[in-house]
Amino acid sequence: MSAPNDPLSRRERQILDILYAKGSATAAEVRDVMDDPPSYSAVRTLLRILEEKGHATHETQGTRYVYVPSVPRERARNSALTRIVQTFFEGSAAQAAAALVESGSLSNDELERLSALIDRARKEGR
Amino acid sequence: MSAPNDPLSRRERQILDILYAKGSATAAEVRDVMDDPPSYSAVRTLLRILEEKGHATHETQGTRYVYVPSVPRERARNSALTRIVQTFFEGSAAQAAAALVESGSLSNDELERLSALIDRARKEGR
DNA sequence: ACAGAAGTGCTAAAAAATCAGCAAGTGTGA
DNA sequence: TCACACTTGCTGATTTTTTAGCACTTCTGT
Repeated sequence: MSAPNDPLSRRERQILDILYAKGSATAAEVRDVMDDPPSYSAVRTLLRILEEKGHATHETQGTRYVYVPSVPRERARNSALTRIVQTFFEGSAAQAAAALVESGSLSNDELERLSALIDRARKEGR
Repeated sequence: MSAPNDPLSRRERQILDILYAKGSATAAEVRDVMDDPPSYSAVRTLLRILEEKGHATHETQGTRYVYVPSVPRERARNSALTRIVQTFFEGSAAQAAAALVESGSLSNDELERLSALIDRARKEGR
């Protein structure tokens, strides 16, 4: 029932990521999304392990288990970002943001909104 | 000698990340940075495996091996970002950038520069 | 009520990852 | 030259991960 940063195995991470991406899912749903899925049993086992380790919980919905990450999305997301910033951007969040902007995948609309956000941040950070 | 997105084991990933963070390193250097390091031998073995799998190369410097990631930093960085964007930001790079900006870790200077970058992107993306 | 579809719990075997140790080579300073 | 420090090559054992299968329960529709 601990929680956070114990190292996950390959499959564990893969499945937990799917859980985060979908918000919540049953074993079958998780399996459907996997690239090279193992048996249904295997997926269930992994989910159970994730639960034991405190990374997920299940709510029962009728008879089936719907799994959901137990660490709030935002927190998980932030630590994922932090990790990337550390390993690839020398600890500079600014560089990371720049890379995203320069990826060219932002629409003009999004760029505009981001700009506004920055202005606000500048005022606050004064 | 393949290369990219085969799944890495826990240790493999940890070590490769260190390699990316430091740019290049010997086995001993890698080990020094590890939180809960295994034996020197173990680290060397992992580095050798990473090399077999095509994720790293070594240059010999005198008698010692200096390991360096074989996939260019920028490419690795981008796919890492893509992954995060997919799993935590519903595929929206804009949201990810926003999260970084709102993390509050950017200096005013950096915010300003980022803003300029956005302006440029907006013009190009016309 | 019954058959079948779909779910879970549990377990053990197979595969992969992880680790440590020893032999041997090479440079370095006394 | 010799001993020492530091390296790599290699190999086998241990531990963890990963997987599948079987037995049992629960729901569903006929």
